[in-house]
Amino acid sequence: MTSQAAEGPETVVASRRSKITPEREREFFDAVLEQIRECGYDSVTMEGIAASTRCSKSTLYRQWKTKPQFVAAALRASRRVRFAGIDTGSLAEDLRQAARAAGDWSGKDTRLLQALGHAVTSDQELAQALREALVHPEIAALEEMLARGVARGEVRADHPALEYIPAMMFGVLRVRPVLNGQYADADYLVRFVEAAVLPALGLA
Amino acid sequence: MTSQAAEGPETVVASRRSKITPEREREFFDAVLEQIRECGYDSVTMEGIAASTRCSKSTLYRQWKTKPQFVAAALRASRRVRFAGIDTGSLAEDLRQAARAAGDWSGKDTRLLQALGHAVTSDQELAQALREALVHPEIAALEEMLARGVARGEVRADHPALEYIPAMMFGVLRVRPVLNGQYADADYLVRFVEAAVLPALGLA
DNA sequence: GTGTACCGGTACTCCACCGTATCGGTACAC
DNA sequence: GTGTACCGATACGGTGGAGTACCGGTACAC
Repeated sequence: MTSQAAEGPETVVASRRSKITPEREREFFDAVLEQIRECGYDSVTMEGIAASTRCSKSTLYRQWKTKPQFVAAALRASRRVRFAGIDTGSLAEDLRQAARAAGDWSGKDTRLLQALGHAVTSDQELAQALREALVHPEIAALEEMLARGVARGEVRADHPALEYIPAMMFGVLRVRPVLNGQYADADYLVRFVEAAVLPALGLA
Repeated sequence: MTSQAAEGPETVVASRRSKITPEREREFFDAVLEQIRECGYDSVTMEGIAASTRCSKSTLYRQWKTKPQFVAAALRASRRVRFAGIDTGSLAEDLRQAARAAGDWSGKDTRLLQALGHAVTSDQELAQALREALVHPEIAALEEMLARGVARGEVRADHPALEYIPAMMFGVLRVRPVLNGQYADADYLVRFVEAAVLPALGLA
């Protein structure tokens, strides 16, 4: 990301400055995110990352100036939309599928969000990266679903529950570990949609 | 708590081992919880607590063996039920008042929960203390409200949304900062109850 | 008044991490 | 082939917190 200049259509090698391949970079990023999930943001050390990826601290510091910048880069690289492509033609079914999808990555992302939750309060770039990687894509996808439902006339555009649906989904996802001691799995979330989200929208 | 043996009905002094008064102890506890909210659990140091309360590290280590034990004691001492006494005779109104009450301590407790969220995964005693201090009392109070509503016949006992209400309330409370960048205030929560919680229960 | 034991202060050891510097090996450019 | 510059390894100084040890002062018990 910071180090590649893809010139040729095929060869990745094009007078680049860094010899770190994208695959290698992904190893670093995977390692740091995993260690954050395991030990928390503060406990993650550049030394630890270097050791677990068998690279040297120098290499990391050459590419990224500081730990927050490194983590932010890792987050940006891990960005992907998990609700992508859900469009069944029915809002209720869209939400059920989103719940199912959310349940599948629930553990990993919930841990990451929890572990970074406090670190972001003191680093703007990190906060931005976290939102872009884990929060905003999913929220946007949810809001698109809702917009399509409104467009189809399933829900009125001024329905008061609309603005709370993303918070409900995300919220239940995040607090389940605290309340019940286990991550929200797909089944739990689908039942939640059925029992609370759809009724709130007047769809059940 | 660890150090007092209240024998006389009035005099606190009764052949106690520690000279630390309950007021002094509360200073320590307030300081550590506040610093946790500000800087996160890992960044809080016994040295910092000692400095900010003008006591010595020795004093702290004399009373509590380790940092997690100290923090756990602080949590246990801060335990109080915030929804206590809410009983309006109507479930809808109970929930509205709970939302209002929650909004008032939202910032402080949300920050504390967030800051400790990861630390508790590696310390059982801390986890237990956190649940007893911040989570369980509120959940229990909510469940009592719901039970009363069921007893009054406002909601059927097998209503599927019932089990999700605490998670919804807590969840929205906690994720609002992530989604909107601000803590959930009383107004936001009351509107949430109105727009989503009551409809989910078939009460609006 | 005397003794005890706790308090606050400080100095200390130990340890882990940060960030930098140095160095040999080597892959790639030309 | 030769040069360049990046990689991985290691070592280094500096910092800061965890706990411990010691010490003078003092409040309370009796």
